[in-house]
Amino acid sequence: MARLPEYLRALHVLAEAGNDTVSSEGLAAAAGVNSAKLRKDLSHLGSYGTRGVGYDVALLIDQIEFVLGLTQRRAVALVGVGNLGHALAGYAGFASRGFRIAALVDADPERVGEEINGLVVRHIDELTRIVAEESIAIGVIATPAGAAQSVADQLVSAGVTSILNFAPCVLSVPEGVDVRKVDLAIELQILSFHEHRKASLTGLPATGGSGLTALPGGLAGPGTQEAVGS
Amino acid sequence: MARLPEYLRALHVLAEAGNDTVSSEGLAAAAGVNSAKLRKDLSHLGSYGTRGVGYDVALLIDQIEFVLGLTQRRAVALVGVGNLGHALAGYAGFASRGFRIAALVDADPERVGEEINGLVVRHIDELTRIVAEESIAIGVIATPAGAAQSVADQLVSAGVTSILNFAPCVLSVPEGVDVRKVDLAIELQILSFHEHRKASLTGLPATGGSGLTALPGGLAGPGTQEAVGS
DNA sequence: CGCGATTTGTGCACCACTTCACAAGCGCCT
DNA sequence: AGGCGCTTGTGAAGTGGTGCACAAATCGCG
Repeated sequence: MARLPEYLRALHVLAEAGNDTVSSEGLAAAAGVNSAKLRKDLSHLGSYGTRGVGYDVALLIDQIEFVLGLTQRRAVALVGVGNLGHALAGYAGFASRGFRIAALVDADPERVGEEINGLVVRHIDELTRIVAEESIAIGVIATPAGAAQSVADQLVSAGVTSILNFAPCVLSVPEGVDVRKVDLAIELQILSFHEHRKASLTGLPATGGSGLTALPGGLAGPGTQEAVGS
Repeated sequence: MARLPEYLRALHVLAEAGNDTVSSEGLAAAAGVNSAKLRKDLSHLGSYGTRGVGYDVALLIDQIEFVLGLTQRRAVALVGVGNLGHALAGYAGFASRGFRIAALVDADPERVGEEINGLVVRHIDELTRIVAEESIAIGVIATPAGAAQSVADQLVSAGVTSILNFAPCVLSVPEGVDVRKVDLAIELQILSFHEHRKASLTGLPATGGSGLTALPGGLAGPGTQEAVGS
């Protein structure tokens, strides 16, 4: 499940706060989910909770880290050390949550040789050797959209089987390779949509929650808005 | 729907490629979704497609931008100009997709006054005034987890009603305020999970796809793994 | 003017996920 | 030792999203 990492983070917070055990209710609150959902998720791990008491925090952390494959630190390759790549290379959250950025790679010869956070940027032509040397299974793409597909192809042919893509484009990869996409602008656009919806609702009569916005007549669109209220 | 921004991006790509119309099949491929799903999504906008032809690209872009509330450029405030905040402040993808970073804010007096990408960092105590002056409705939190809740409270009290949170923690906000969370480490952990699953499957007998991993006996856990195969 | 090719819009069945509610189990207190 | 309160684990109902398959509609061509 995609929620396990969130539980894991919440558990670490609780552990550092000195809690030995935690109830499903408490952990659910810390992770921001429903307690029944959390119990069902954990039960899929064949989990160890004690009725009347709760879950052993340390044990549960071990269980989840095992399921997530975080028992040993995973090496990742970061391709593209532009604006975003720089930040990702220096992001402490990766190191503290089970990952090690093992290689920085870029196609621009100007950038090759630069040292970021104790790691030297290498050229993307070396990718296959780097991936093999460092046993890298996960690649992160932080390039412009135009280069992303080519980079993905090179990552896959170098042996990477999971890709985290920050470029705003869809990647096509062979079966067996997992891709997750993070598009920062899309997140903002979704918020913008909610803003627009809220603004449309303000002071308008209820439309029965029929759809996406509060516009009468089913979303007429720009330029076709009519007077409201009668 | 949360997929509209993805459609919008694909449409812009198609428009720049010179396409005037596009079929649901073609747009679905460009956006990486099922064509039936796309048609259903667009039909919820009361949409304008012509049977036998497809969708008018320019018209559809206008429609979606309207629904997303992107007809005018939205101002956002970015709180926290550390590693990640710097990158976000310089990220060109925001400007090109309908957003304007109208303010950079930080709590650290050392950082106040610094100029990033033509914008001067201001102190968080000025937040209320800044939000009002710039008509900001969306805030982005790029601070450490420890400061995030406090920042969120200040954003809300300053009048912000949508928050994009990059800090690894859950925020509690009053009703009516929307929060989206992006946790970079969690994305990697999900990929790690898939890696672990793939590794467990390799060369093992099929377990019927019963659950999360290929371990027999229902995910025994670390230290309790048994011999496999008989 | 009519026909066929093509594509949208949508009814319907299906599936996965969520949530409620409760029985089973555990520890503590008397 | 027994009962009581608390918490997990799970059956079952409710919900929403997904995808198929097809009718309706439009265009181009003869």
